[in-house]
Amino acid sequence: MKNNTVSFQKFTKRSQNQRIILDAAEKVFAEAGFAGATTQLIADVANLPKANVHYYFKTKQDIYRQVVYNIFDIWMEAASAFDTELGPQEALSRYIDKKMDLSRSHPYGSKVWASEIIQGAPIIQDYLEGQLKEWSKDRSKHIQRWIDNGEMDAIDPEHLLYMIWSTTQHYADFAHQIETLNSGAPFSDAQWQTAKLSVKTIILKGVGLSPT
Amino acid sequence: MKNNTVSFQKFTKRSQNQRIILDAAEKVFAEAGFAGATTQLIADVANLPKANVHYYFKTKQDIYRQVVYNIFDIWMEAASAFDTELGPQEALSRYIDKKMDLSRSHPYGSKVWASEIIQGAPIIQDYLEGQLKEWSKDRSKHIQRWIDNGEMDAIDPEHLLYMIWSTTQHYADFAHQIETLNSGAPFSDAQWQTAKLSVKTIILKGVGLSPT
DNA sequence: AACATTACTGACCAAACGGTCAAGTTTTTT
DNA sequence: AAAAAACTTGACCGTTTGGTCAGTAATGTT
Repeated sequence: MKNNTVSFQKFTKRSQNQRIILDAAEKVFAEAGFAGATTQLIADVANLPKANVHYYFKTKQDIYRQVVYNIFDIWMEAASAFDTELGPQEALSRYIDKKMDLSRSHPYGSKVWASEIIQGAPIIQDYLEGQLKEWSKDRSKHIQRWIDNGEMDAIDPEHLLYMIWSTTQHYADFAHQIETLNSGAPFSDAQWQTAKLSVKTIILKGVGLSPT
Repeated sequence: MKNNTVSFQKFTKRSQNQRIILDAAEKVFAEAGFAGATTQLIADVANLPKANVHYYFKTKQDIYRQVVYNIFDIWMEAASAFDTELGPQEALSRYIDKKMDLSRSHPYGSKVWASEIIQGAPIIQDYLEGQLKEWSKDRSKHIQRWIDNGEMDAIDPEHLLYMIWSTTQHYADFAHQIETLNSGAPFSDAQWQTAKLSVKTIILKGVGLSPT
């Protein structure tokens, strides 16, 4: 009931092991899907006996739920990069940058998210209808305001958002395909730079803004 | 060994039932993933006893393989809409149109394809390295030629292709999310029109072409 | 009418799965 | 140092799964 003498709260044995399990699970869910991910495999990747995994998480669904929630939180936090105080060019540019960075740093999370949506969002439907819907309606309105002010072209705001989401997440979700077409090698730093620049250039110019 | 007396070859009992099973399987694989799709469920959707499904296909993998191959063929056939004889504006415009149409007409196929790539393409890796690589290298060269001729902006051709793929396929793969943000309703004809137009407008303008 | 091929299916099975549990060990609290 | 709480794990279990098979029906061939 008391904390470790050295660590500053938070890093209890419990939370540490949960983190190890969730990281392992994220990878396994991404590579095998929910049904294909076995608790045994998650345990193996986490380097723990299976029964120990079940000591920290009652069911496989509980682990999965946590993994998806984690991703959604990261996703939503990045969404704040879309700061509507900035004006369209800076706001869109920063948002695309941030999303591209996330595709690179959290590819497994993006894949789990994609699979969840593809299969009809059985777990996170409430998040879609709540937070995501609210966020996107809000940003759509701001985009519409920019359009009404003549700051950018008259593009349906929702389709602009879809284009940003799909394009940026593609570099995580379809990384294997991209890698194959890249002679089997993952993107280098320079290639990621080119990717970010290409995406930003096309989208910004495409809606009547000048790229950064 | 002989054909049906009425039908004109091709439509044998065998090929008919295989088609029924493959259509059912495509839906089930899309909604549950490879591991989550049970042969029993495929049989139920196909309205056949499970043993009958196994009479036409030895293993679940065989069914899956067929489903993925079918999609790949449709994908590649649509790729011919990217006719490089046409010049960039017409070629890109038609290709985007075609891909958007496929996202609407074959959403399950697109989802199965996406899941397969997300999980590292264990089944169709050879297709990626063969046909897909060849096709995209070829088109990239043509795009580069257009750029060198000053017919469009200097954009890295591969990233332009990725943008077209991701954006168009997003309307199939993430249809559930889009539907949720659309008050739970699927796109109407008019909304599909708007989507196509928005995508084409941004991408074409984004690479320095005038939309159709 | 006899034969051969193809189509169909209920019953069955070994393997793998998610999850439990009792019996232990380690750590924390008193 | 004793008691309590938290952690660890091998062995186990009921259920579900992909796949088989023997027996039957239907269809086509001679």
